[in-house]
Amino acid sequence: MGRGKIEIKRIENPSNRHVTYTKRRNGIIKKATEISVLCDAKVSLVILSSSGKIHDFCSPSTSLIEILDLYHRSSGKRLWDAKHENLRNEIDRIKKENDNMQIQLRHLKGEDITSLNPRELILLEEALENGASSIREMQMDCWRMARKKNKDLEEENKDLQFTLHQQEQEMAMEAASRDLEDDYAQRVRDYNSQMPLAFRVQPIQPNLQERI
Amino acid sequence: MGRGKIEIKRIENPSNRHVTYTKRRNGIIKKATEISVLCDAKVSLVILSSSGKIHDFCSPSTSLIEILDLYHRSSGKRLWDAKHENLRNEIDRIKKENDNMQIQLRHLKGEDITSLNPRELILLEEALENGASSIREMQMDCWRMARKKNKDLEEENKDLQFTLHQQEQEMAMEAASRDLEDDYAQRVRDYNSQMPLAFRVQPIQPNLQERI
DNA sequence: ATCTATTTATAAAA
DNA sequence: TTTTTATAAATAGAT
Repeated sequence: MGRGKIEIKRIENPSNRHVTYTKRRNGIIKKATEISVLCDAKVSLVILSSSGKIHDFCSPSTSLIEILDLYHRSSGKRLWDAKHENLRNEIDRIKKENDNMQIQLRHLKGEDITSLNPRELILLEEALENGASSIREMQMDCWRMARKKNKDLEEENKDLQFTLHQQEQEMAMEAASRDLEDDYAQRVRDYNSQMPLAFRVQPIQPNLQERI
Repeated sequence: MGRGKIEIKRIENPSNRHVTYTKRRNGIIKKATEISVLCDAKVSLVILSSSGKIHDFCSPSTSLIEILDLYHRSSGKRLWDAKHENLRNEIDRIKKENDNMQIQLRHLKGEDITSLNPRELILLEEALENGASSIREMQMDCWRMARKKNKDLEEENKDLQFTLHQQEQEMAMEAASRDLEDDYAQRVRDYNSQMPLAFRVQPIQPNLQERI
């Protein structure tokens, strides 16, 4: 149903796939609603898109749990128990893994080693030596980096101090010359105050404009 | 879609309702198959007819349990009972513990240490040193024990050799005396062979019984 | 997102 | 029932 017939196989273009997914998801949910209303059926529908998003439908006035419970009871399939057992098994598996790691860790820390034979002790010692040498190498790197950074900073500081010193000198010189100019401006103001505005002389530099 | 349009409301005629149920159930299951194939989606569908019969569909290569579990985890809805929730939590807890230990182990083996700061590196080195010194102590103990055992065995060996030597001497002496006895026994046999059985003399010691 | 030619689903009839 | 068939509904591809 569409402009062309399509084969029922995975749509490779992800964009098309997503468009089709959305359309058909709406379609199937509509169908689920309809059958539940028309035929008084209970429907539970869970759809997980390939991108991991979830949509679900459940006939009104019931719940997914209720339907699954009914399913559980009448299908004879032990949904709960199987699930339960799976989880138990997973826990056991992980716990075993955990214990092994625990033992390894304790051994590496030099604990619980009375039960080890000399060969195992030697292997353990080797592992520790390898670890320690890696750590020391890393420490060396850290140290070198810290020293380099230190040097760079010292260098930069020196530059900054030099620049600062120069600037201070410049500022001092500028201040001195400004004093002279201020002196001159004062005299101009004194002179102008005795003359009508139209005849006054304006200095060329704009920042030395007359302050009235 | 059909000869006439129908309103979406409960079909009162039970026969019609059932016919429609069957048709639409097939339809929706087909749709579920199609979306799962076309869009690489996981679909779980459970339908309970008003007469209590069950039909279900689940995308291939998955299980209802798996989909419901995913649903449970991502929707955050409490699908399973408290027991399952507990088990899930326990798994998460253990897994986290596992990951931590994994990281510790890798660090102790000198792996993945680029992210550590110098302080952490120092602590790690200390741990390794402690471990190594414990291991060395244990090795020392082993060595001492081995040496002690060695000594004891040497002692025992000496004793055994002494005893053995004595015994050999004893046996040699015995053999010598047995030779004499054998010599005598031979002479008895020679003598007996010339005599009827009834008149033969048997020695008192049983292990020196006549070999015929 | 919206449109529409076409396919698909199905209501009613047989 | 199941099958057939006229029609409604869904939707693929275009816009």
